[in-house]
Amino acid sequence: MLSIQYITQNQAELEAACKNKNLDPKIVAEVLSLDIKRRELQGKTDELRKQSNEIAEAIKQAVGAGNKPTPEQIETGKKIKEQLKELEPAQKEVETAFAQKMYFIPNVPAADVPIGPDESGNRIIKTVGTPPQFSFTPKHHHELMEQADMLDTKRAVRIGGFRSYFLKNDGLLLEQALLQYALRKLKKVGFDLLSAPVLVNEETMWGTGYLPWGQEDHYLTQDNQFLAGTAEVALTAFHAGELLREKDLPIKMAGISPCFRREVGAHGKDTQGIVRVHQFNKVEQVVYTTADEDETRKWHERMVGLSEELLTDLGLSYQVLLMCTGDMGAGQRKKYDIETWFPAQEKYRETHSASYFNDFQARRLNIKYQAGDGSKKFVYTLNNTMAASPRLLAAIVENFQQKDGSIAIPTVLEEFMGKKLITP
RNA sequence: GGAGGUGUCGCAUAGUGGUCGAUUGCACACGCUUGGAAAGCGUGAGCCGCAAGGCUUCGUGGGUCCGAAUCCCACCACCUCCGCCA
Repeated sequence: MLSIQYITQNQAELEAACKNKNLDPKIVAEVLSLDIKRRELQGKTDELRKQSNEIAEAIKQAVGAGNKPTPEQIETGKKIKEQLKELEPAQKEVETAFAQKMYFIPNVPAADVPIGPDESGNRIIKTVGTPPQFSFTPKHHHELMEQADMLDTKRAVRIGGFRSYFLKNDGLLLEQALLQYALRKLKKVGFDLLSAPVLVNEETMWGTGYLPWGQEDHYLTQDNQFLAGTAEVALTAFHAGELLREKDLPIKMAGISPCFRREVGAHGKDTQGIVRVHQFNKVEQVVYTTADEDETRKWHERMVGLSEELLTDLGLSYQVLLMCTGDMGAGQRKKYDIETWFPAQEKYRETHSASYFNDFQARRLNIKYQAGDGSKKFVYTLNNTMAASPRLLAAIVENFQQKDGSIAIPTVLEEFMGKKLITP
């Protein structure tokens, strides 16, 4: 959410932002016209309430002096009340419509974000590491994992449907090792560790900006709770409605949780393997900074850096992409994706995503802090993937496969596995 | 699931229909004071407005009333006890 003042003063910029994010710019004019109506009606009801308050005040004085209210006063008060009753429903309606539409206004992309229609407009910022060379044709991760008794999808699909999977034995242990390593790494640099609730209410989904835009990407329970697609939702909302202290910032949270995604728009994509599934486990970074874009951008780089470090620790090759306007979320100011090398597919695939929002989420969630000058400001929020389980696990398996189908364990994970090699 | 209780402007508290639309303490910020501090004093909820000023705000939403933090109804959250499950 943006402030109405900002929207009023930057209509053209916002309409351009809508177009560039492939959203309908009409919403901006709708909000502005509702705002005008809202002020007009509020002026009228304010005036009536003023009169009503004056009468009540006069009666209060009379009662205080030991007198009684006159019948005229009571009568006038009643009349004002009737007028208010006529006016209030319309005012409330406009107010509600306005408040609702405000949630549909996207954020403006940062100045250095390239304008583009879709993923074709994304820019590769850098490529790190060298993809491994094989003297044989590398196999797909699912084939390797099934051979090594690390994965069972056939039975899983019978039980849970398309895109279900069991991780087995070393598959499960390697996943846990990866997640554990990711958590430890974040703990070392001062993040608080949290296991995050996955069932979240509708308010929280609006608050983080997954509603209205991501409605159909999520599962909804019969109790109107959503299954969150990421721990970002619960972590970002952690301090919703609170007033924090500037000295508490930045707040750094690392959350682990199962993640649920309907993948409705991905029919026919990635039908093999476990790079695209409905349920997975992820370690996520969420940071609140002061209301300063330079500060938040520093953290953005730092958070991506942590994920890069993790990939380097693991010995994986990756590239960092600066996402264009058409391929970023409505609430985001700027987004990087990291893509990790998958040898069998012979390409880099998305494994991480890092975004910053300024106060877009904090306004929706009402997270403020008392700044040094005594004023109250909204915090700026950011989030980034640290390690998302089956996808990154698949990358590890593919990159470290040997000719005989065995899989070398990345050095940093050896201590968790108690061995160096997984053999079929 | 049953019974009872609680929900006040960062924290803690006062306030049961009008004589302050919100008390007091603490914390924090800014200003005054000071050689510099401390102490002391003052200021600090949101919205509209250039301003004067106005409106709103006591978990949320309705209602009663000329007037509600205060009464009524519904909902939400938390606490205690009982039951149930682990």
